[in-house]
Amino acid sequence: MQLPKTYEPNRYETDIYAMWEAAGAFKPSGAGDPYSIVMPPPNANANLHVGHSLEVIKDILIRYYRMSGRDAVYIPGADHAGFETWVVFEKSLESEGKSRFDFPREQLYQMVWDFVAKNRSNMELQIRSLGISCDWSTNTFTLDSKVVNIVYSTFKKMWDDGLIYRGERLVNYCTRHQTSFADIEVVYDEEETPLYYIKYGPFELATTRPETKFGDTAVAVHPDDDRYREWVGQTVTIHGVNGDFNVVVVADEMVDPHFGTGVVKITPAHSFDDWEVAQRHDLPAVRVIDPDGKLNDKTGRFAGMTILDGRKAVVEAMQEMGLILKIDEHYKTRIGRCYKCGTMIEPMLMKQWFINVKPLAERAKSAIENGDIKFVPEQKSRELVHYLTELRDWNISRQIPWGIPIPAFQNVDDGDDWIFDTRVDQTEIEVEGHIYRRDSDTFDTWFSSGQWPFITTDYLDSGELARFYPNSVMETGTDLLRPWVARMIMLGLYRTDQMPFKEVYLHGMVTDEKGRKMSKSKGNVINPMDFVAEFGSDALRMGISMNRSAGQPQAFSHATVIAGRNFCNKLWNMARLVQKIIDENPNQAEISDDLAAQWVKKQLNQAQRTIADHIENYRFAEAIDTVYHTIWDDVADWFIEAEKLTKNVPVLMEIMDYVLKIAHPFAPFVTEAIWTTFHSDGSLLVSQQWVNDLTYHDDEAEEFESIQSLVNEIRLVTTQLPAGKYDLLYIGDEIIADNVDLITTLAGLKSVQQVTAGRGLRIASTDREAWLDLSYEMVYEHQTRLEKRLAETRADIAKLESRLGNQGYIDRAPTHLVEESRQDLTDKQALVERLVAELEITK
RNA sequence: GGGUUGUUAGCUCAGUUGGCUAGAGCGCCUCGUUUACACCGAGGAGGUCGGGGGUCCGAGCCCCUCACAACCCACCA
Repeated sequence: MQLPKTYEPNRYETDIYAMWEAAGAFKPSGAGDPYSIVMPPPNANANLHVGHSLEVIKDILIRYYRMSGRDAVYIPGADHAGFETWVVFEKSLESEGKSRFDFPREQLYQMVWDFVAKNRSNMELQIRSLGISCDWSTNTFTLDSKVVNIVYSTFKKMWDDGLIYRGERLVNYCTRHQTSFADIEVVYDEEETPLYYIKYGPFELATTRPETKFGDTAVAVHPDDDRYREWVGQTVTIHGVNGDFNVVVVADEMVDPHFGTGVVKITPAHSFDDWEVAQRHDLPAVRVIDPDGKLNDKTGRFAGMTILDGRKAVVEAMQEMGLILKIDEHYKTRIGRCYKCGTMIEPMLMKQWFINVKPLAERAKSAIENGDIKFVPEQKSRELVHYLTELRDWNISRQIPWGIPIPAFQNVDDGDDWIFDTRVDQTEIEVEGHIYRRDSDTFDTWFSSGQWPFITTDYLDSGELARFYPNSVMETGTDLLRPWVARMIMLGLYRTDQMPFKEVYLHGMVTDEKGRKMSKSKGNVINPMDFVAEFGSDALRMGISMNRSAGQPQAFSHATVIAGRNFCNKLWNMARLVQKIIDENPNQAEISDDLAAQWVKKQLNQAQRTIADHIENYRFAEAIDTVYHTIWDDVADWFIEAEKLTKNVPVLMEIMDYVLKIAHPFAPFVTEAIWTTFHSDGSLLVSQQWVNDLTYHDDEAEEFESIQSLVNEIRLVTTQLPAGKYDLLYIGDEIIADNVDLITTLAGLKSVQQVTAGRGLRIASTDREAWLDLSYEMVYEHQTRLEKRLAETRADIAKLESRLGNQGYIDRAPTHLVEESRQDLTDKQALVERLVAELEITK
């Protein structure tokens, strides 16, 4: 069989993935301890971004545990991503000159559905191209009926338990998207905005939002502020642009007496702080801005203006009346904006569905504090506890058509009469003679995805996958700790009385090569598929997981992808050589006295244990490092090189299989490509068992190690010499005598000869009687190098002597360390003697 | 204002409970046409582990302090 000189991933990857799928290789075996991972469902509205390539972390785990004999499943999914998808969809409508208001709701829903179906299949192909070994037969879409049914049953249970309430509250509202948001979807930034100092009845005060003045229902001062004590409780008349109005003066701790004049106007309907003051003092709330972002009729002649235009107009009117005292144009404050379009978030008074999170959060908190879940990195659990402590009630209503409709209907004759009903395909239903109208809102996406682990495993219905709940590990990005992980824990405990997963591993964000956040507007977005196309899937997999540690953001590194590509090529060429040796020596029986084979088995045993330990403890970068260097440095550079001579075919095959297995979780495609060329029996590497320890003879392994140190020493010397090949002379050394060819090849010598008297340069650092046959002039030239080495060794000795001269060290350091130091000192002293003797000759 | 994390080679980053000579990849330098691989082989340069102090026989790692960076949270009109 002819294999090309370099590995060409694109020739194999698609076929290999198809082969795995056809063989059902990703299905759980049904035998062994269950091991499960659920994929954070990628948004079905777009292509994968580079962060998604960290799915390989989960794939490394699942492939390893699958090979280790666990009953392993990796459940994939896709998220309808309510608001996210809606934004993308609306943009595409806009580009066609259309608007959501041009279509009836049902038609819109169908249009989004088609839009998503198209993008979703793309996204799923991309997951395949990353080699993710998930069981596609368990694929779940967040709008599947089984998801909707469980989401409804959770909503019903909460309703019955009194955890759901409909409340008129201030919500974060984007006037452009015309929907409300959870707290977590609002981004805050420090910005400059004018601060207006105004005359306000008998007071002076500062405000950034004069246009909300029409909604003022109070003025607040600090209870301990003597300046205003007499006013508290009184009603004062304010001279305003639309005439006079009255407000009450309240005392509240919220006021900072040292800020401005120590007086704050209270606009409950348009400020979160003011809303809370209003709650405490039972103040009315007047909404002056409508959901379309325009001032309403409460503002009189300003009605119909946008917020910013209204502000300008109100300020002008106030200036004419002499109500503006001064304007600080460079005042800096924190402004909340829509995380999608950047529109200023308007606190909006609306009736919405809320979850009373306190009982859920308390339960989650104590479970986490109890250590029921292991976090990697650990400090994230403290962060989460902190978040759960401060969590406010959760607004689950969204005013967008795309999503799971809220199964609640309102009596058309009695606005306070709401009933739960799942007939959401109808806009109106009749119950006991009353007509009820469906709430037009949909659920916040996190309400459904927060139930993901027990939904996807059919746990509540005791389905076939129920044994996979709780999941073994939840692996996702640090950015999802609050919005998703926290909710899964709360809802998981609520519905199943169990933690939804036993461990949480959080990866840091992938930033661009300069460490900046990626964003479309910065134009620094990296498309993982470009890298798959150019370097291969395995190269990207290895590159993205190299040098990465839990929870830390890390710049995407082109260089590590290249390292991954190089490694795959190395594997490929090892296979080519092994194949060639097999082809040329088809009937070669095992050779028993193969030192290199004994040694490499010893190395591999150790590496295997290290790799397993690293994976099991989520140290992926270290695992890859071990795989990379064991295979490249030990197997390729020593063992395979030695086998060019020995041609120990059965062992070569054994080692090759071993190498493919330990590399497979990291580089599944190239290892499978090689495996299938070596194994014509139709077996697949993906389904093989993880490696066991190999038996080897320690004496022979050690013998090989002493040959290595001799070879290393010779290389060290010859690399300093003029190019060419040199002869090695030795006196009666059995190991050298038995391995003449091996040493000649590995050290790149012309010959190795037995002599009765040495000449040339003694290979000083080993205690062997071996010389490089060099002329006197060459040895002389080498003198400075010997002197340098001698000086270094003497410095080492001085260090060791001072350490051993320290009584504290002798008394308190572990004995084995002291012993090692002593041994080291003895060895170094012997080396010095040999180097000195060597230098004598050159004089 | 509070919190978390980080600052290690030219670049991107590892470094598991303090243990003796701090590692990797990429880049750089020297040499190499050994028919697996130049996406290669052999060798090498490059670090006072952000600054200062402390604990300890021993500190990249623990403690204190300062500086800088990133992220998150927060009710300052």
